[in-house]
Amino acid sequence: MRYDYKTIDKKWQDRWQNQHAFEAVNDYSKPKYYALVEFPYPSGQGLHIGHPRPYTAMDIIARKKRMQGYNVLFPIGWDAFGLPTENYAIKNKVHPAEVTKKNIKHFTEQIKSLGLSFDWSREIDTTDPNYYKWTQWIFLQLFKKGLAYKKEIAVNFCTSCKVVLANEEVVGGVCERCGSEVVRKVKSQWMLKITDYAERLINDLEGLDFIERVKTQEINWIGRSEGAEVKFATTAGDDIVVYTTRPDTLFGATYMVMAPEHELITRWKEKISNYGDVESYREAAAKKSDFERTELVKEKTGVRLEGVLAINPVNGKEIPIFISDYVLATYGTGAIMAVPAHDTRDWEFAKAFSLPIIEVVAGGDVEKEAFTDVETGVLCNSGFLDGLEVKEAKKKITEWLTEKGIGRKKVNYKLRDWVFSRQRYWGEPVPLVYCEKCGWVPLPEESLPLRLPEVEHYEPTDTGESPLSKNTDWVNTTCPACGGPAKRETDTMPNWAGSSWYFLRYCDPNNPDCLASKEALDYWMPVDWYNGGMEHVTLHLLYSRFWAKFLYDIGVLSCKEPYLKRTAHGMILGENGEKMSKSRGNVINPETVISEYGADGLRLYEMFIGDFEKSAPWSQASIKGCKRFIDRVAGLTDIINGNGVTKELESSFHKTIKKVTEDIDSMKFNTAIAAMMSLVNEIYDHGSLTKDELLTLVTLLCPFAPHISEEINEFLGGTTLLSLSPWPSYDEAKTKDDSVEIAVQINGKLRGTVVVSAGATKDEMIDKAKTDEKIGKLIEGKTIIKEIAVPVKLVNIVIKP
RNA sequence: GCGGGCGUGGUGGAAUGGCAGACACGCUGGUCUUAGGAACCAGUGGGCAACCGUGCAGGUUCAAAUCCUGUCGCCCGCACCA
Repeated sequence: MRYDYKTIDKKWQDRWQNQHAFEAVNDYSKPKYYALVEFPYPSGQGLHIGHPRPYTAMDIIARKKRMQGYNVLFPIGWDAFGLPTENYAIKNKVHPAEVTKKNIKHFTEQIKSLGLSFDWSREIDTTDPNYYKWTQWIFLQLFKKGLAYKKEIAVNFCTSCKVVLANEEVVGGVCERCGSEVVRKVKSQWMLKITDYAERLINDLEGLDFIERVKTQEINWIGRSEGAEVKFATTAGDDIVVYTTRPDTLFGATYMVMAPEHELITRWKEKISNYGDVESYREAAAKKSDFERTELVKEKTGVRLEGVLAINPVNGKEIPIFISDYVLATYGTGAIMAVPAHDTRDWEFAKAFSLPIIEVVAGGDVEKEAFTDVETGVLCNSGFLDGLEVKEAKKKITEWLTEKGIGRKKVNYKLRDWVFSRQRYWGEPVPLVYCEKCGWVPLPEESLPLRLPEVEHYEPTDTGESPLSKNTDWVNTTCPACGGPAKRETDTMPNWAGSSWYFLRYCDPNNPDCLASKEALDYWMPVDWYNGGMEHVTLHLLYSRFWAKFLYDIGVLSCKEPYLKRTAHGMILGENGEKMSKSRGNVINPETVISEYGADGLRLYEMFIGDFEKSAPWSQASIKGCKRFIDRVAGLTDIINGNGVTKELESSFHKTIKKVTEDIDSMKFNTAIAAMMSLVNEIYDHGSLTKDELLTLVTLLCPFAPHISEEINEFLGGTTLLSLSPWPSYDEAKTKDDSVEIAVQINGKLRGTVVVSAGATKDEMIDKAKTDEKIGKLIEGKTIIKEIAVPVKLVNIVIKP
């Protein structure tokens, strides 16, 4: 039989679809398995060659689980709100909904051509009002529980996208998406209190089967630290509250620094004699983009507040106060006590401004550099703390502060609340109105969805106002509470909103009454295995865990964590080892690859290319090997000889079944394929195989290369879908050989091999090794110091040199 | 600076204490062919050899690509987080 993929691919894809082969059933008595891939953003560029890698991987897992008898949910949908679509729409004067429709159509065709076993009957689209109705509903619940609030804050504003960005969307001081400059802008924004969940988002990671680098990255991003909050009195009357992880160094605090944005500064306007200088420094800092702020890390700048002094609570000393942009308004309390002797940044600032440096932890040379070691130092110049180790001193001073009412233990996080407003058109409208009398009022739940209005123009504005604000007919409405005039919120939600709960909708995608029925959620959730990109760890993964926890708290979900297992795939790079991009000219188009090698060829190659978790360069040459392998499998139909099993191949079959079964579970797809290649090579060496053996082989191959496997199954007389046939089992006893070749080492160096029976004892192995002619000669007359035998592996004879 | 990871033939990669280089690409030679960028067969880490080989230098062990210490190089993430 020849492998004619051009007809075979289409034939089986149609059959799977017509027979509804991969649709999950709502039979809640069956054991379930929920396999999930990150749903794509349907961009205008179409499918990237990187997409099939995680899709095929999870497809293999889903297909195998299905063959093992599970009721498998393996869904797909579209994360379709977002900027690129909107920008394209603006440029080409088409409605974003039209663009989205077109892109989804193209993506659907491309994804279907890969033969993935998605359940298309549960397809979802975040821009569908029947879907975003529930995104809005969740937002309303957050609002009602006080977890969504509006606040005037300095936000990250992308000068090119003309939109506010979340912290997670600012990478290296520039916009994650377009690479343009990000500036600070004070705007009134909807915020979600993800910080309320910081502790749980860290703690609940324990016990989850997430790969370690995902856990570490989430933990680092949340950035928990323990320390103390301390009140410093000032000569201006108001106290300055600081957060420090080193309360033990309090005696060494020789000055204080506040962030330029700190609110006390304006309050002290009359008391600060050099207010002009202070004001101009603040203005300069506000103008700086994040990029500029981080660029100038080396040099410390600042202005002293003349006329106001702070008082160090431990010794009553008056110390100066500065403002400097090395102190962030958004972390801790926006003010610090500076201990130049034991903090590198404070040390640099103190040197630049000739401030005193007082050593309070002995162990370093604080004239040369800050001594920051917390393990070895011993307290000095610190009154009642003298002689204590850092750890003890921290405890004692915190107790002391608490007693005196000037401080307390405090846990802090780097994680900030989630900026949830975007000044763009193509997103979910916020279901709230503003009433002069009642304030922010939620729309009644039964009025949802609040649909995006049809508008003439959806260009973003330079002022940072949402395009929706120009649509006065839509904006002006009545207050649901008092019936008076009210205005709608004109900002929309970020594109992360729809993706924060989509995996729940798959459980019950058409339910008009709730986001998904309790029964469906209780049955399908949590997701058993979720694979996605590392780039989403501090964005989508964190956000969706937060929403899931919230939905757990309000009784919608019964599980505390949405995903039991999380893995991450590596990128597919260009042939030159660089990231694929149009500008580098190294882009590979999946459609071209499929037309040249077939869907199975592409699938196999993407799985064979290397370690699934690592990036790997594409190779136009190497894919041929996978195509060749499929041809050789198809060619096996020409050497079929009888039924049953052949003694010579039996053990190899059992070994291969075992290997493939185990390798799929641990995502070692490359070695699973290698094992099947080896088996095929062995069959050709043997010269023939039986019909049953070929059936076993294609059953194993089915999750990887389903089209050719189905075709061969039919050729062998199969009348039902191989994709729904039982997964092959193996006999552990038959994976073991009767006799094995073991290595014989002398002093750890390989000196020969001998064949022993598989059940040989250590003594038998050693005896056998010694009677080998070559080994015998080498040890003749030598003193044997030690003999080591490792069953079915090797014998090592240690002799005196 | 902090955190995570990596370093193995000409190439992608196997092997996670026990015969380094599975499997595949490429290459060399051959068969068949009008032809080969098709298919098939044989060979393919280096060295004439003894031997030598997993970035480099040490160490632990009967035994190290694998564990430990140091060092060099590369990739990714975070980055003035007090």
